[in-house]
Amino acid sequence: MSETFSISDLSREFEVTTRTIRHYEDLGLLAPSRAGQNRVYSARDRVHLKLILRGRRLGFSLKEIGELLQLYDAPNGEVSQLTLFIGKMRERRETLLEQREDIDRVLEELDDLEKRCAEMLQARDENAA
Amino acid sequence: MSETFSISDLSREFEVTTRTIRHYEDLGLLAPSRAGQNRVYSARDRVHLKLILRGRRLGFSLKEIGELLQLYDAPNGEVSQLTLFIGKMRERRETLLEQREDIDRVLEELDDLEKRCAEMLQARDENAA
DNA sequence: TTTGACGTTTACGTAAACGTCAAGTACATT
DNA sequence: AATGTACTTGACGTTTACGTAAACGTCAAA
Repeated sequence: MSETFSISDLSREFEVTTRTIRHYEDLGLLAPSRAGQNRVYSARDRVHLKLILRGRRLGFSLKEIGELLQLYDAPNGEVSQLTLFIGKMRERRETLLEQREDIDRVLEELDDLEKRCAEMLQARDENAA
Repeated sequence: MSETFSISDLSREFEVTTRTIRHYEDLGLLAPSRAGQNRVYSARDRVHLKLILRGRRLGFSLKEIGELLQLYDAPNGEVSQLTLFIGKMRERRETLLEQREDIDRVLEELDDLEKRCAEMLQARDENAA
């Protein structure tokens, strides 16, 4: 019924090595089913990998990503678990918002620098004319 | 005239260890002057450290940060250098923009999750009433 | 049937980013 | 003179995130 993927399918699609994918499994971030001894990845597994790589791009450690995946997968526990979950999410949100501010700052600085460079180039051209 | 800082001043202000600061110097990311054998950091050095830590938060390697600092410090070279510099900045910008999209996506997902959690809590409360 | 492409496990290697002593210097205070 | 505080330079240790090589299984095409 639903689509499945081999390890090299995912390796190609996301441009990571198979070693990397297996490493994530070693750390408990992925749990594909098996056909014989071969790994078989479901669409859900694929989404997990996508989330892992996104987390990595955002600078989270694989351990932290593991915790996030747990939270993401199983907001089904008790009230205490849920409120704890919400708390953790709020923390993440703050971290991410700070990170976005960092990015905006850097982008502004890059703008400034680029303008200065353009000006320097122009000045040179005018002198050459 | 201008303010200076000891290594522990900066250590306290930015909440990093002195070891970390010395490590950055080992890698050529900082170059404080000396009073005898002791390091003396200028306001400029302090800004450098701030930039380093920001880069770190954004997931850049210290090596990459070093390149960025060089670019940041010395856009004074030839035309070829300047255009190369602008090119590198464009790349950085794209990376950062992608990263910001990642963050926005994650923030949306966190919103969804939080709403779902809130709904689950509400449903429970209504049953309890 | 052998070659090739794909997969597997096991295990040691490695680069990055520091942590953690150890041992010493310099200067002020008690 | 001794104690304390802040600084210094090694140098080895540690964690994270994989790389890489070895040795092997499986199946299909030539």
